[in-house]
Amino acid sequence: MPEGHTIHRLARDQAKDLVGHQLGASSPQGRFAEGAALLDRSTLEATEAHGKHLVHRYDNGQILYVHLGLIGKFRRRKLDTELIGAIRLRLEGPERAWELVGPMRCELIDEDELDTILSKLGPDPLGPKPDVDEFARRLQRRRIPIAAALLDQSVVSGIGNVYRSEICFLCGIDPRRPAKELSDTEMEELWASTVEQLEIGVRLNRIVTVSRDEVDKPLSRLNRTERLYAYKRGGMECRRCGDEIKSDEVGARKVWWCPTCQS
DNA sequence: ATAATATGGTGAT
DNA sequence: TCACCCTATTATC
Repeated sequence: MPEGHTIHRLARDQAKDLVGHQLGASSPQGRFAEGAALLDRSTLEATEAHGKHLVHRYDNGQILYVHLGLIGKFRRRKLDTELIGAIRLRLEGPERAWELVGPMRCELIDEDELDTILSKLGPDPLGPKPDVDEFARRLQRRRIPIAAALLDQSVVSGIGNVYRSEICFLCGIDPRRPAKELSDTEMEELWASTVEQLEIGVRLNRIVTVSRDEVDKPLSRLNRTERLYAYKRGGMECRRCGDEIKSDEVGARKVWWCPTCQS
């Protein structure tokens, strides 16, 4: 679930349900009991997404910081449904509740701590001012493989393991090529593709990189391998050229690519 | 019933 | 590079 598109979509959806309202906050599971008590009955003023980082600002000055990590989820529920699972934080608005489960981080922080976190992030393709030049500058400094650089949140924020394979495929770039050796044009194409794909991700609330004319079903009815070109398709045929999708470890995680379409 | 897996990240070795 | 954290779901015995 959680790459940058998920977090930006959450910020948007939670704003709609919760901003401007005095919330009920609790920690049914108990591990965030003190924090929840400090948020309870305060009014949410704004939500923000920065790459994979989610922020809530409350009218009592509290700043809630959430990072979902690999397995965290923020789920939208109707108000009087049964509580299921290890709910770290439950926020109740007038019509809906949001339940946070399994986050890597969920804490109240101050403005300085938030600045420290945000200062480590590269440009956000979904941010208010997407900065292709800054992206290119940061790529030029890295001799690591491009697929490793795309995962590095200080190079670009919001890309995860699915998007890095998909974006390299869409741009026809071998994920193992050193980042700094890409041409200006290739860097610009990577950025444009990243912005485009993450925006689609926000709109559909899921990662779908295949283009409409390459599938016969509505995008919403595709299963995971059908929605993607490369990620976890090792051994399968490339849907563009029929060659066999390969995979390898790059930057401590697996990446998939088509040896013919990407060079 | 137990293990493996997951779209992430950190801190120790 | 490895161990570890967080939880739910799926796979394997």
